[in-house]
Parts: sequence; C-alpha cells; structure tokens
Amino acid sequence: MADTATSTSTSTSAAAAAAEEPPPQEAKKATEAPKRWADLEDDPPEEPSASSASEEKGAPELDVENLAIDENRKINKFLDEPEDSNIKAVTPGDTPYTSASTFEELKLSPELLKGLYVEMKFEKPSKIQAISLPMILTPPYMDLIAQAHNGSGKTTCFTLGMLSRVDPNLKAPQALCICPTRELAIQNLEVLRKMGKHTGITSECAIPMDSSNYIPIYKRPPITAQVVIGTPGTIKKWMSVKKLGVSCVKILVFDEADHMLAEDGFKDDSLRIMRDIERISSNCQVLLFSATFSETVKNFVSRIVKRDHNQLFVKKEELSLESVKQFKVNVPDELSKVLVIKERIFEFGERLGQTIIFVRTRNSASMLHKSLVDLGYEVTTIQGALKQEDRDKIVKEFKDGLTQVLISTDLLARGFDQQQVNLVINYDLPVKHDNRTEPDCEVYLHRIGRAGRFGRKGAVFNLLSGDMDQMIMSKIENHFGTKVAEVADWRNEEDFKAALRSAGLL
DNA sequence: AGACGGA
Repeated sequence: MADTATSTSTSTSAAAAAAEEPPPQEAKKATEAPKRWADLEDDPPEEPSASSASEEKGAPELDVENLAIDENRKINKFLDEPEDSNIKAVTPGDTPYTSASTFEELKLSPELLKGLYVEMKFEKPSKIQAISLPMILTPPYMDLIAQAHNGSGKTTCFTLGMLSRVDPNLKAPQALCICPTRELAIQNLEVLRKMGKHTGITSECAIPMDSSNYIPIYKRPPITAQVVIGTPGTIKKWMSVKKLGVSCVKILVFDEADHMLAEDGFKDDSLRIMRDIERISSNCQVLLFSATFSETVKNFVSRIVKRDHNQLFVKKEELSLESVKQFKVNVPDELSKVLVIKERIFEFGERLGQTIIFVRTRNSASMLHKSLVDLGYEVTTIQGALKQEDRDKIVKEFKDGLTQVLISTDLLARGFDQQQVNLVINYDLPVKHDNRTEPDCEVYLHRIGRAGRFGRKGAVFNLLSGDMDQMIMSKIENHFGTKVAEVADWRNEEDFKAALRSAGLL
C-alpha cells in the first residue's frame, strides 16, 4: 500500500544533512539519521515575509491575530518531498521534534508494531506520519492542527496516536474521535481495530443504532470501551446521559476538523464536547486533522486549541494531487450530462475502475439514479435520508467491489477510502450553500480526493452546463492555482479517450 | 443543501 509512502531522504534533507557536516564515522548514514527540523533551516532561503505566519499573502487583515498566535513560534522549514511536498510545520518555542523515519523510533508497543506491519502491511511512516507522530506521541502531548493531502495517511496518524496513548489496563474511555458522517466513523473504527488487533484495546462506534435492534442508550450499560469513535450528536447524547464518562479521556480527535468546527450544526456540538471534556479532563490532548483549512477556519481553530500547539499546513496551491488529472466538459444542458456519463464514460466499462458521481442534492441523486437505471446501468446511490441499514449495505457492496458506480451527495465527499476509485464525476459542482454562485473549494478538493488514494492514478470530470458552471469552475481553478484541462467536444469519443489516457487510466 | 440528532 502506498500509505507506506517511502522516501525518508530527499534532495533537500540530504543536502541539509551534507551541509551540516556530520562526523566522519557517521557520514555514511547521514541521510538516514534522524534530523531535528532546526537542522534543516539552511534550506532554500525563505522570503523575509515567510518567517512569520503573516506570510499568508493577501490577508493583511488577519495579521494581528496571526502574530498574536505565532510570535513565539518557529517556522521550521518547508519540507520538500514528492508525495507530500511543502508541509509547513510551526511549533511553539524550541521543542525538538525529530521526524520519524521508522515506526520503531516512535517507541510503540510490540503489539502495535505488529499491527502496523502484519495487519496494515505498512513499512515506514508516510510524510505526514513521520512529522506528526512525534508531535502527537511526545510529552507534553501538545494539541495539533494538521493538514495533509488527501490519501496521505492522516487516519493512521490519529489512529496510531489514540492506540498508543491508551493504557490497556484502564478499562475506561481514554480516546475519543469525532467524525462528520457515520460512514467515516465506521471506516475509522475498522482501521483502528485492524491496526490495534494485537493490543487488546477495546473500541466502540458511537452512532445511532439501526432501527431493527434499537436499545435506548439509557437502558444500556455505561461505555467501557477504551476508544470511542462516532458522530457528534450521538457522542453528545451519550455524554449527557452519563453513559460515556470522559474523566479518563486524554486524547480527543476531530477528523475533518475544519468541517466539524466551522459548519453550522456541527460546530456547536463539537465545541460543547470539547469544552465538557476539557473541563473534566483538563490535560486532554486535542488533534485536528483535515485536508482543508480555509484561511478563516484556520484562524478560528487555532484559537480553539490550547495556546501552545503544533501546526502543520499545506499551501492550497500544493493541495491538488498530481496523480489525479482534472478535466472540464462543457455540455449544452443538464440532460446531456446523463448522455456524457452514458456514452463517453460508461462505454469504457470496468476498465476505469470504480466511479463516484457527486451530486448536490438528494433529489438530483434520485433523479440521476433513475435515469441511469432506466438506461440499463447498474448503479447504487447513497444519501443521508436512507435507513442506516441501507447505507451500510450500499457502502459494503461498493467496498467489496460488487458495484461499479456509486452516486452520492457530499455524504461521501470527505474521508471515504476506497482504493479502486479511479474516477470522480462532478455531476453538480460543489457550491456554497448560502450562495450558489460561489464554489465550495474545500468540498471540491475533498471530492476529487476520493480518486487517487495513496498516490494512485485518477481522473475527475467536471460536467459544466452554462455560463454559471464555467464561472464557478474558473474560480476553483484560480483558488488552487491550477489549470483544469478541457475536453474539447463532449460528443467526441476520442477526446475522452485522450483525457483518460493522459490520466493513465487507459 | 447536506451532514449531524432527536423531538
């Protein structure tokens, strides 16, 4: 699996190691030796303005806050690696974190190492893991805001963090992870159970029970699982009826944190949970993970966590995955979108791997579903109004490879990990809920990240009908500083072939 | 609008 993303020595770090002139007897291993980030500051000189957090260009109005937060921090370097380039690390003071080139360096338990190597088949930490895990696992266990590319292994970071900080002998909830969807909670729990298989650590999913075997929480015994992963409503509920005690919780994770802490409906519950836990368990470590943190959210969340915290950020221009080729397809009207899918994409059949088609509303999900089924295609559709049993079934069928094409609302836009997905189709572009003429660039990035997991090849087709779509698309391109190639003629099969070929899918 | 709950 490419999550074991290689490279511990890069051109920059090798150059830096050479520059520091290690003692002769160690020279041979110089590029492998653990390096303090501070050792790497002789990297390509940063612009003077980049030496403080105010380097965020075009945001002078944020400077005061940024400086207040960051003046005692140190920007260590712009890490430079192909698969996860330019992660900017900011740590308070001089905390000497060492990037971990192996899992052994992290002093994990033998049981956990076994899970990593045998169950997960990992070899060494990916970039984001190498940087974030020492921050997570080293006392004084500071809070962390971590941004990293889609499919780069964020889940492993916080899952490993939770598993290694739990005391196996203490039978009480010690780690909590909060996710925006039930599907993501389930998926994260599956990863944690697999990784922690040999540790004996217990875990439970905090999502609403399906109607069939429903037992109200107040009739159930208190939760004793050591790790609890779930959705905010249910976790809040369990806490409020005293079935989920948090006095022993020492690590609290927000997956898709920008969404959890900024979005109405999530924000209140998330903050409430965080405050309640911090009141009872004062030194609880908070980890915020996401592929996206818009400037405003970044600013907001850095004030939510403790003043002394670590940050890892990626420039938005560097966030689009190189391995996933994006295309735009101009079509005359909504109806021809179905034709494009039918005649220009489905014609390639299973050669493209699995496909997710994103739509804006539940309604258009149903409509598109019906259109494609009427044309004789086998597609499934998932959205939040379905019964949990049906949601589970559809996800399972897709993950088992039994279905090829899945229509989804933004329910699956974030975090959904299915490595066989090579193609993402934006049937509707992601737009802001309060202003549909503006793109939602964060959602766009998450959607396209469903393809090309762990560095695999992938393609995205954005179906555009009309001037509005084209304008929104160009705003997305401007935001990420990318040029999205155009499929010249939607009726021309060769144009699509060429696109898919250039994406490496044919 | 869609996700989160639970009335």
